[in-house]
Amino acid sequence: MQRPTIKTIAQETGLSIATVSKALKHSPQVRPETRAIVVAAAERVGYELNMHGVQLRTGKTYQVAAIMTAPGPKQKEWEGVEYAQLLSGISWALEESPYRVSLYAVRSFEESVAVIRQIVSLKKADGIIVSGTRADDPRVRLMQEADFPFVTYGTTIHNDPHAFVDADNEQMIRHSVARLAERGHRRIALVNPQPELSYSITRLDAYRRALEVAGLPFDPALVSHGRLTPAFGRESVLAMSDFTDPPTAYICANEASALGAFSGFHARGLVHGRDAVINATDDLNVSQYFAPPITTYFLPIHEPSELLGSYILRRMEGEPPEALQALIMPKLIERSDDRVTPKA
Amino acid sequence: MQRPTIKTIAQETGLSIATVSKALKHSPQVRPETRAIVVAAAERVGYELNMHGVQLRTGKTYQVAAIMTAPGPKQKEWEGVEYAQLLSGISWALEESPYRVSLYAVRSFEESVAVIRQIVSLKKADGIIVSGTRADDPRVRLMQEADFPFVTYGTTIHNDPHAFVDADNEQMIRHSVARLAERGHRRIALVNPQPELSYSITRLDAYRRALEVAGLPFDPALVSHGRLTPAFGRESVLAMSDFTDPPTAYICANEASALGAFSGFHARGLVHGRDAVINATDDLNVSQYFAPPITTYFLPIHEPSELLGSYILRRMEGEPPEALQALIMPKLIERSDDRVTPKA
DNA sequence: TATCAAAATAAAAACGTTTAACACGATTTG
DNA sequence: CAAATCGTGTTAAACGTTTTTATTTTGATA
Repeated sequence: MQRPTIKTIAQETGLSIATVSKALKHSPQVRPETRAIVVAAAERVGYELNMHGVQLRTGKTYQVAAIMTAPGPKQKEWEGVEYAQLLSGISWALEESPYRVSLYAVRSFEESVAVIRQIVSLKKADGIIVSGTRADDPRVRLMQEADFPFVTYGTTIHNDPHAFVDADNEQMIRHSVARLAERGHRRIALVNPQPELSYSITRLDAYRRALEVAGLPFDPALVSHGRLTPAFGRESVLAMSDFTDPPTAYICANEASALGAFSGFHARGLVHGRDAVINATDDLNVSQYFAPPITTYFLPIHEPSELLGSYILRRMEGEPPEALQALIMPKLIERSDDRVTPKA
Repeated sequence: MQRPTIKTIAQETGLSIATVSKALKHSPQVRPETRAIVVAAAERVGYELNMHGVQLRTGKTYQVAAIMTAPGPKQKEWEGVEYAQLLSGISWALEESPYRVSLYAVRSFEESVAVIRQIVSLKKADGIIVSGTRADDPRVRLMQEADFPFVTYGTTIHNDPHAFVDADNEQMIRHSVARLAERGHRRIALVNPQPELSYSITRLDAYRRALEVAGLPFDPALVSHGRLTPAFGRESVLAMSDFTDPPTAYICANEASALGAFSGFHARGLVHGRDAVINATDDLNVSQYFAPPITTYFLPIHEPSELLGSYILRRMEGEPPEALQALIMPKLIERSDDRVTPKA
């Protein structure tokens, strides 16, 4: 038995395939009674639309490309694990639509540019979701010039307006610094992502401004930049805790670097809450299991990821990008007092 | 300017589209010189194969469906994070092929059965990669009955032979128990995945056998089953450490539950290496950053994931499943002595 | 009842590819 | 030397859909 097509239904009903096609897509050109007959026949024979036919005819792919920049296989560090949740959130948001998530794993920023160029010029997808945005992101420009629908996870700074979803890093860092300053901290370290990333700049900016408000001096030595692995968090602590005037607080950009910072504490014999504290941003709520649990700004990753999915759908339907922008403020979860007793 | 097709090349060269098509796919029916001409023309006009045409004509989708069972969005636990690396590994293995990874995120086992049934009957993909196998897995039977190419991440116990990739849980647990017994442990806990999963059974079996070899009694109270979240690892420790004769070693099934176990230690005031130790299986090499670092059986996840990718390719080319089976032995990384000083 | 516009349906072409069937000259074979 | 075979290319049909254009049917009006 072959899979039924509109031809099958046409024979079944005595109508032409044109009428069947129109009836199934609710064209006003076909009479309600006729549609009813067609739908009934479709039901009866178990008809399912064959996407390959419509793809060839219409040129639409019904694919949303998710660009996932993950370190190469050599890399054995804990990095980018939040992608799993991100992808499933996107996938769920597309569930009711005919669109599917198509995965493009790339190893570097350059490769992501190339892949996006290919997707755009060869129309390998109808929309793109991309993360790891830079201050001036060439990929954003590329897609804008081609008028290709896309949503970024992360803001840009110098690009024209586009659809995006991001955590409100600005507000989060200002709040975080102010809160720590209130608790008596005068040396606050910022463990920041790679400097070329847009949110790295946003965080650094907010950090400097917040220090100023709190009347604290800015010391560039208290800011580290790097790929957000545990190794990086650890190194940051190892380096900074050797200063003659070491930090008493570390603001980590994610849970991986926070875990690494803990490892640095352990290596240096530092005790959390006595010598220094760690605060973090947390997507996966894992820092509640650290020993001791730490204070975090928690943004459950399913929120931005489902937003990404619904935004790309709306964008592909032609909605203007200005209407599709979200900054989400993570929720403060205080698991520690975060005061340190000044050494005598 | 329209995108060039084989028609363009045909006009360009004066050949027929049939010859062009054959030339481009290295058919022996076309003379090398003719092929050279075609290839040159294709190059010149910037021809790229349009997949929609071939999909419609051949019925092939050039999609590999990756079924990802992830907890629903409500779920705020650290779980399934290794999927990110798994997916990128698969994606990389398919890179040189025309196949793409298409993501199907599902929330439950039942949903995964339904999704697979749909993919198979509607030919929405050419191959399937599925994980979280059960002892007798209905999805495996489904795909086998339909003669649909697939590879599982994880073994089955009661199903007919099929392509799979897995860690060698049997050998790993036996080794782990023996090693701990050698070091004087007499109460060894097994923190195991959900009991219906195939590898849960394999691990439990190996555990019992290894205890027997070591001359230690089997105590069912020392085995816990659950979803491998930090919460579960924590609960396991909280419960078992209250026993009158508590375990001195915990064998955790992944890094998430190991982290949770640490959290349990902290809550109970247990010190790692003094009161008890934690061993784990680690995909992401994150346990080196625990404080203190623990002994793990490390299987870098890119190994099985790239194997999954190449296996599904070979399976789709018709290679028999018996040739596509791999059990990988994780590498022991001893980061701790793992002896505990018996209390006086 | 004849006419005509509007409504409903049908016919046909097109999207880009693969492939079975065929054609035709050159080469081998009995 | 005629017949069969081979090598290389062409023709034409097909995959399932959408959409433009053409045709028929319907219902209203004169």
